[in-house]
Formats: sequence, C-alpha cells, structure tokens
Amino acid sequence: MSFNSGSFCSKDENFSYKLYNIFQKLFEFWGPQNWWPAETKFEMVVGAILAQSTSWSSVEKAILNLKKANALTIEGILQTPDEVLANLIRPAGYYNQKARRLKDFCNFLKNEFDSDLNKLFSLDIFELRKKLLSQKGIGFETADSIILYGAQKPIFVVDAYTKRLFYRLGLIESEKIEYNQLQSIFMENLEPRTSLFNEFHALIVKHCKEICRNKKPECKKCCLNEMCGAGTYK
DNA sequence: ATCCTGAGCG
DNA sequence: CGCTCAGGAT
Repeated sequence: MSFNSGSFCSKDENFSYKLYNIFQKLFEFWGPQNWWPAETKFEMVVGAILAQSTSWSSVEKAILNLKKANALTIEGILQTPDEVLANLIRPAGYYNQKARRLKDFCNFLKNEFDSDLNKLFSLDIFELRKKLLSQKGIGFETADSIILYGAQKPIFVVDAYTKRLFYRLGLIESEKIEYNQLQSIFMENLEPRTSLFNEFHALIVKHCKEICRNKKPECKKCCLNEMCGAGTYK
C-alpha cells in the first residue's frame, strides 16, 4: 500500500518506514548539514526571502553586502532607500521585487510585532503560518522555512528538490503535486520533531544539488539507488 | 507571464 | 564568449 494507490494523505506504516529509511540513508551518506547558517533570526528571515528562486551562494553575497552596509536590521532596511537596498541585494536576483518584500516584511514586523521577531515566533504554528502567508511575497516554502529554521517549530519544508526526489523515487505520481499535499505526506508519516524536519529538508537539498540533479543525475553515486523506482535514471 | 543572477556548458 | 536554465511568488 502506498500513497499512489490508497486514500491519499493518511498515515501509512509502510510509507512511514520508507521515509525514515530514506532519511537514514541520506544522513549516513552526507552527515549533519547544520542548517540554517545565520547569525541571528532576523538574518535567517532575510535569507529566506532572498533565497526565493536563488542559489545560496548568491544569497550569501547579498547578505554580506547588507552587513557591510550596516543594513541588516529592521530599521536599517527600512531606512535604506529602495534603489540602494535593491543594489545591495542585487546578487540574489529579482532585486527590485525582493527589496520591496524585505521592506514590506520589516514594516509588518514593526507595525504588528513591535519590531520583535520573538513576538511573531511565539505564535503557535498554525497562527504563525497564517500570519506569514498573509504577507505579500511570502508563499508556502518561505513561510515554512521561517517557521522551521527561524521559529524552530516542527513543520516540513517542501521545495522543488523535494518534489523531484520523491517523484524519481516513485513515491509520488507527479512533480506537480500540490505543496500542501506533499507536505501532509511527510507530516503525517514522521514524528513532528524540529531537528528531524530540519535535517531532512537540508539533506534533500544537498542530495538534489549534488546527486539527484535536474539535468545529469549521478545515479551511480546515489545512496538511494537500490530503492529508486523504475530505474529511469540509471 | 514576469521578475534576475550566476552556474554550467558548448 | 554567449547561451540556457534553475529557482518561488504573484
């Protein structure tokens, strides 16, 4: 019985076992990933917004620019003129949009949470997610990243890598699966532990960047090779 | 459909 | 060197 065949999104012992098995194999192969690399929670949130459709190395450059300009604070961002801010985060791509999003988010923090991220993060997961999603420019993945890696609460982050990997493994029927549906599959079959969700997502990203790449996947080196469905990429 | 850079490849 | 493309949100 798998999610492909049975009723979708319910607990499934076998599926649960498979997920833990995949996690274990990835962890044994790659080791701990130590996410999220940020000095402060605010930096983490800024990174999450900048990371939309962008590689981490690009985000790092943008963050460094903000630090150098002493602009990596709520007031710092709010006081930086749009064009200047856009220029600082330029390496992260979509810099005009992202400059606006950063400012919108800072205003939101200032107006609704007294410029205190901890106040926002003290909401329960459901309320926190709703709040974050109500912000223009923050979608499912960004919201969940902030909840998991910023607020340190157990929610599973799904991304393009997650869809690709689990599609290739034959555990979902399509890479176009809805975000919330794939998230439910993980959350209903894994113990809701922040550290587990933290490490699992990070490992999926690592694995998909290095091995299960979009283009030339390195199936020979893949630690999940034996359990990989269809052998399409072998 | 659009917004953008940087990595990867020929 | 120039081209293609990955990557979220609206």
